[in-house]
Amino acid sequence: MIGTQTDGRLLRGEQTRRLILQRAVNIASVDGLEGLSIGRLATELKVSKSGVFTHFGSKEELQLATVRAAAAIFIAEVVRPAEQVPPGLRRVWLMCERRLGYMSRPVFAGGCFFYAATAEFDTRPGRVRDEIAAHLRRWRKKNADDILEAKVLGEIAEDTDVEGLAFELDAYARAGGGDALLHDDPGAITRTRTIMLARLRSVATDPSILPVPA
Amino acid sequence: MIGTQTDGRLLRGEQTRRLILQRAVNIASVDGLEGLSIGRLATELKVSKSGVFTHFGSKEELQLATVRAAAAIFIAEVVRPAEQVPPGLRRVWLMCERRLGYMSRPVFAGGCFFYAATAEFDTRPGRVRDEIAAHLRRWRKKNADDILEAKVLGEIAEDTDVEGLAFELDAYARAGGGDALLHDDPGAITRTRTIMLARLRSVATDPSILPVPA
DNA sequence: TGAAAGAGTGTACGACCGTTCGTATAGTTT
DNA sequence: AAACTATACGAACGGTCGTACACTCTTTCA
Repeated sequence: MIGTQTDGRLLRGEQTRRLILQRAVNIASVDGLEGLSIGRLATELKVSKSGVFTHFGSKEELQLATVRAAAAIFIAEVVRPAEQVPPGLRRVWLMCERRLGYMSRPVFAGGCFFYAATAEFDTRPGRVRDEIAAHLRRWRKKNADDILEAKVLGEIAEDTDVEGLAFELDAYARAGGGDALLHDDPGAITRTRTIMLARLRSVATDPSILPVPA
Repeated sequence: MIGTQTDGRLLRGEQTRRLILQRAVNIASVDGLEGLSIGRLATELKVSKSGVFTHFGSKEELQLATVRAAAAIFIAEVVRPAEQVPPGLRRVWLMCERRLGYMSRPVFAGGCFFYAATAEFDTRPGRVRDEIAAHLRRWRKKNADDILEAKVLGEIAEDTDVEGLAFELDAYARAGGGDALLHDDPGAITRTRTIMLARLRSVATDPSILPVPA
């Protein structure tokens, strides 16, 4: 971290940087990381273009910082709350619900940041793509770990494919969130919730742990 | 259609238009429909910018034409071949396989065109978004219809949620294709195939209709 | 008190964007 | 042969992009 000392200059810089990134994440969730421009940030935040620029030094660094900021928000909104609950099937389900909530609530202006960023950069090699891919791998790994714990606790069937189930749940959430946005249909989130719940019930040794389907 | 008469002028125009759109679809599958620029098309095809422009009249019309061209390719690559087979579970499965093949084979330079276009335009109202959404709705409907036919034929379980299953299979394909691109991992396609097959076997009244899992 | 450092400004640059215009060419119709 | 039409061209428009550099202001620290 920068200066534990309260240097008024660094403090102010850190503050504007945060302000810029907050706006950047929202712009990028709507118009993508390429649609995110330094000039637009400057205009909207009523600061100079160079003021924005000097904080990052290049467009690529701005994009990287934006990806990291979005990852931090995702973790705070989805992962942390789910970890408040003890390991096992309940936590796996809570993670699913938080994920769906995060996709429907206006956390970002334009739906899930990573849904947009992934499609935009998946064929564009570079540090930005690597950063996005790394975040998604960590997220998938985290899910698989949670599912594995539930399996060890005997809360899901012995023969469950852990990585496979993590993939399936992730796929449902991505597709459901995407459909909701593209077709302006919040009902897509509800239906996705039902499908995720059904999938989890099908592997649960004691389905009464999970909520009853709507 | 334009002139059934063989007007040499219209013929030539139609030909260049096709050439432009073919390139446009490939560019857009990599860099998105916004990354697709008239100047770039002109340079790569060694024609003048205005030559490209007059074919469409505006950037939005170019994007619309590109979406329609991509839809035609998708249908030719996935839907048509699957319809060679009689209705029922076999056709449902063939559709899945064609879909996965289309996502891994270099049909487009940058993976599935619609995977990229959907994420790019899902929060950008306008005719382009409407065109993309309409294509995806038709595709989903087509899948649901095929699944329903299999159900009527008694090849899948009576209590199967038809729309739900169509959503699930679509979600697997989208996520699998995306993962394969983002992580440079062709194995993701294979694993997705396994998962789709398992899902279909779980609802099949006679699983021997389907291939054995790898 | 004065040098050093960081934040933020203003101006300018070259490149590319979508779009418009006037013009040349080739093919069709009369 | 004349009138018309569609394709294609080259040059230019205003605007935005990322980036560079010299500058001022404010805070810190010797």
